[in-house]
Amino acid sequence: MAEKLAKDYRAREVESRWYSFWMEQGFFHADEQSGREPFCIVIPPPNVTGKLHMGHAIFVTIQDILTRYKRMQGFEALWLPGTDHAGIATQVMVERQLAKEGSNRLELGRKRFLERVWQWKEEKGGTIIEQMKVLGASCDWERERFTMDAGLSTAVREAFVRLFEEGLIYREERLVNWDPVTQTVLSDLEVEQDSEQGSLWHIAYPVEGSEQQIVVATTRPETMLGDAAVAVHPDDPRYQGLIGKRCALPLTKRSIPIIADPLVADPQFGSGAVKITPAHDFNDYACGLRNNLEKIQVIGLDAKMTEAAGEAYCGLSREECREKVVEDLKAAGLLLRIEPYTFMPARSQRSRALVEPMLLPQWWVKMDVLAKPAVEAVESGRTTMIPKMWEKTYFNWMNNIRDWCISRQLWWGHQIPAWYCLDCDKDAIIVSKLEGAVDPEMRIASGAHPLVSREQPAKCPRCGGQNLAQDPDVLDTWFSSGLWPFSTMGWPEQTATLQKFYPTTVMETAADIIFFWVARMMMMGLHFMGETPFSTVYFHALIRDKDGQKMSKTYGNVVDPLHVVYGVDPEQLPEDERAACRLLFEDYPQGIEAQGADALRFTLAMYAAQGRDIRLDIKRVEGYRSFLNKLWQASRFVMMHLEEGSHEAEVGAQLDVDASQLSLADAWILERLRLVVEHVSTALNDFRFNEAAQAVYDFLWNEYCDWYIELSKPVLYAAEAQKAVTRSVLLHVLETVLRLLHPFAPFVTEEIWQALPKTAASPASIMVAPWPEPAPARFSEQAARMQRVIGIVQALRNLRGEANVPPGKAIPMLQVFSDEPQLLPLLEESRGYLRALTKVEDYACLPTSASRPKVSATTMADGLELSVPLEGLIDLDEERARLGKALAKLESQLQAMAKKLSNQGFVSRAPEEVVAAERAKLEASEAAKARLQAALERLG
RNA sequence: GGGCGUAUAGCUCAGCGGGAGAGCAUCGGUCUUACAAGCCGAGGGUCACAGGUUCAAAUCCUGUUGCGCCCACCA
Repeated sequence: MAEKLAKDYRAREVESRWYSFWMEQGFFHADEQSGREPFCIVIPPPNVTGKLHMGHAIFVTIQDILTRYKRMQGFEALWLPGTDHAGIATQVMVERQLAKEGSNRLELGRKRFLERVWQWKEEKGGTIIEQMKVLGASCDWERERFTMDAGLSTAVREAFVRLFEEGLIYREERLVNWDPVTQTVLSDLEVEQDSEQGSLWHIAYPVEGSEQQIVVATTRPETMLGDAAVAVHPDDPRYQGLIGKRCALPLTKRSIPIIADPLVADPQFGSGAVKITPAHDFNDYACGLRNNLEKIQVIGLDAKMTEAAGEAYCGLSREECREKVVEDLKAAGLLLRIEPYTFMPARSQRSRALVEPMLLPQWWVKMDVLAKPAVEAVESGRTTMIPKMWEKTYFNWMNNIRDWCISRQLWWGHQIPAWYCLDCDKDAIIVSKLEGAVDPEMRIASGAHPLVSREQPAKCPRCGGQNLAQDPDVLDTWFSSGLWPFSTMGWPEQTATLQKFYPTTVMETAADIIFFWVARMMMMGLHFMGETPFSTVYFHALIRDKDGQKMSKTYGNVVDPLHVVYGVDPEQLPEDERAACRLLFEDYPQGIEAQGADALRFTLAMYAAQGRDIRLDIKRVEGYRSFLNKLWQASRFVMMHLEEGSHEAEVGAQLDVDASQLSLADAWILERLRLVVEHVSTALNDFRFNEAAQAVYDFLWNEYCDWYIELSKPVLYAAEAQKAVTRSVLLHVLETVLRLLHPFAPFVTEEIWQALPKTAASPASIMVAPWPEPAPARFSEQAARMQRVIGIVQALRNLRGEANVPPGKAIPMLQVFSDEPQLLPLLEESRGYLRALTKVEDYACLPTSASRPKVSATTMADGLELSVPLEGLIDLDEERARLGKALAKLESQLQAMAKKLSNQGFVSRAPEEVVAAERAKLEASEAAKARLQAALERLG
C-alpha cells in the first residue's frame, strides 16, 4: 500500500499540521449544557507581557495532559485560558518604552497612559497565547479571559464592595513596604530578603548631664536622624542607672530618651542598647507605639532625606546621606568602629530596590476571618495538595496570616471603587506635587471618608455634593487573580458555566505562588462561592538548568522552550537573547536542533516526579525525540504490512479474536498491553506523570518494538495462515498505544493515527477517540509461555555475545536439556521465533540424563540447560572463563539465599509465600550451578 | 530562629519494606528488508555517614554532614 508516513520523523512538519484542524473542528470547546461529567482546570494566567519560558512549558504540558486525558475519557473537559494584567510588570514595561521616547507617564497623564498600555496589550499581548498554542495547549479559546476585561472588572468591584460592606476591607495608616523605584506600596509577599554583606556601625550617643556615652549599633546609620529613643533591656545591669535619662542625638539638636523595652533590646547583642527609629523600621515602629514615641519621617517617598533630617542632609539620597552621616560622626569622634556584617535587607521583588518602611494610609483585607474556612477545607480534605508536603507550608502561612495590603500606587490595574467628596471631606485630598491638581499626583489623607460603591456615586450621600474624586490607587494584581476561578465564569452572574464547572477539578501551578495565589483563591472562592475552588492542587516542580541553578537571564543559563521546539542557531540570535542562553551555547556551540513540541512535552512529563526540582538537560530531550522517532518508524512498519481495504483499526474496540487464533507472541503482547493500559491510567489518576510516560515508553520500545515487531516478521514474511491475525494485533496494539500517548505527544500521535485505516464510525481525531480501557485478562497463561521463550532467546543472545560468535553466523543446533514434558510443544510452537531471533537452525529437546556433546557452550535459562555444540566456533579458554564467571556469580547468590533460609526468624516470621519463593530460588540456583559445573568439567 | 525538601552507576534521575533500575556516557559486536536518532551484548553502585526498628532496610525511625528551598521584625 502507498506509504502514508514520510520515511523520516520531522517533528516540526508534523506539528504544523494539526493545531488549526483541532481548532476548526471545535474540539477544544467545552459545552456547559452537556450532560457529561465536568472536568475543569482554569489556567494560571500568564502575565500579558510575558514570553513563554520553561515554567509555562511545564504547566501547559501537565494541564494539557490532564485535559486531553479526561476529554478522551468522556468528561466535558474545560481548560479555561486567559492572561493577567500584571500591574507593576506591565506598567514598568510601558514606562520603559516611554522613557526611550523621551517621555514619561506623568507627562502623558493617567488617561493617555492607560490608553497607551491598552494599545500595547491589544498589539502584543497575544504573544504568550500564540506560544502556548505551539505547545499544543487544548484550551477553550472561545472562553479566553483577561483580568481587566469588563466582566472581570465587574467581579473585582463586586468583591471589593462586598468585603468592604462586611467590614473585611478597611483603610488604615500603618507602616508599609514602600518601593521607591516603582513608587508604590508592596505587600509583605512582594518583599524579598536575601543576605548581603554590609557593615555594622557602632555609634556613641552622649548621655545628657554626664560624661557617659551609650553605644548603639546599626546597619543603617542614616536612619539615626530619625531616632526617637535609645532602648535597653530593663534587666540589663549595665544600664540600670541610665533608664529614664536622655541623650543628645548626634548631628541633630534633638534630645531623646533612654527607655526600657524588653521586646526590642537584646542584652546579648552588641552593646545591648538599640536606637529606635519608629518611622523607618517595623520593630521600632512597634516599640514606638508601646512607648508613645514620636514618628519622625526623615526619608521621603522619593527615598531622599526630608527636611526633618536636618538642613545638612535634606535632599540627599539614602546612600549619600549614609556617607555624610558616617563622615560627620567620625569628625565628631562618635563613630567607635565599623565591623563587617551580614544582614538581610528587604528588597522589592520587582525592582530590587531597597524597600523603605513608610507610614502611609492604605487599603487592607482582614485575613483571619477569611483564612479560617480555607484552612478547614484543606484539613478536612475537601481540597488536597499534591505533593502533600505543601499542605504544611499552606497551614503554616495561613495560621500566621497578617492583613493583606491591597492598594498600589500604580495606574495600570483595577482602580479602587472608592470616592471622596471634595465638598464635605475637604481634607481628604493631599496634593503632593502638582499644585492645585487633583490628578495625577493626588494622595488621600488617612482620615478621609471613602464612599465605596459598585458604580461612581452621582452625589455625596452626606452633603449631596457632586464633586467626587475616585481613589487614585489600584488593587494588587493578586486581588483579581484570587477571583479567577469564578470571575472567568461570569460571576457575579449565576451563569450556566459556573453551574457546570465550578468548583473546578484541578488547580495546577508552581509552589512559589502558593501564598500569592492558591491561598487567596481558596479564601475568595470559599467566601464568595461557598465552595472550595478546586478539589486538587497539583504543584509542579521548579525548572532549573542541568547543574541545578535557577534559570536567569543575567546568569545566562536560560533554556528557551521555543528554542528547544524549533531549534536555535546562536548566530541568528540578537545579542541579549544569546547572552541569556550563554551557558547552553557553551555546551552546544552550533546551537540545538529542532526537537519539536511533542519531544519537549514528553521530556517534561518524564521529569515530573513529585517533590523534586527539574534539572533540564537537552540530552534528555534528544533521547525522547528518538523515542518519538521509534514510534514513527514502528508505525511505518505496521502500515507497510497492512493490506489495502482490510484490517481497519477499530478504535476503542476489543480485538475480535479468541485465544485459539492467537500465536504465543500475539497473546503475550496483548497481555502486556492490558497491563500498560492499566498502569498508565492509574498513574495519571494519581498525578504520577513520569510513571505514566515511562510505562508507555518501556512498553512501546522494549516490548512492542524490540520483541513483538521482531516476532511478527517471520509471520508476515512466511506464515500465510497467521498473517491476518498478526496484522490485526500489530495494528490494534499500535492504535491503542497512540491513544495512550496522545495526551503526552498530541501532534505526532494525531499524524500517525490519521494515517491508519479507519471505519466510517471512527472519530474524526484521536483527541476525541475514547481512552483505552483495560481489557480483561484473557491471555495471561499464553503470555507466560511466551515469556519463557523470551528468556531462552535472551540467554542465547548473551551466550553468543560472550562467546564471541558473530551475529551473522547461524547456530546449526541447540540442545535443550530438561525433563519437563510441556517443553517440547512449547519449543515446537516457537521454532519460528527462535530461528528468527537467534539464528538457531534446529534444536533437540533431551532429558537431563542424556549425554552432552564434548565441546559446547552452555547456559541456563529459567531452569533449562541450553547447550550449543559449537566445535570450532568457540574458544575453549574463553568458554571456561565465561562459565567460571557465571558460577562465581551464582555462588555468591546461593550463599546469600542459604544464609537467609538458615535464619530461623526469617523462616518462621516472613510470609509463607516469601519463604517458599526463596526456597524455590535456592533450588533452581543449585540445579543451575550443578549443570554449569558439569559443563565446565566436560571442557576439561 | 522555625519549617520543608534532597543525597542511589561517570552524568541526569526513577524506585521508597522482601532479587539494586532507566536514559545518556563507556566498552565489544553489528549498516539485518520500520528505525545507525537503529539493533545485539557487556562493564560499572558499602543506595551520604552513624545508630535504631524488623525475620528482612536504598526504602521506616533518630541523629550527623553536604546541597537546595520557604517562612520569621532581631540592631
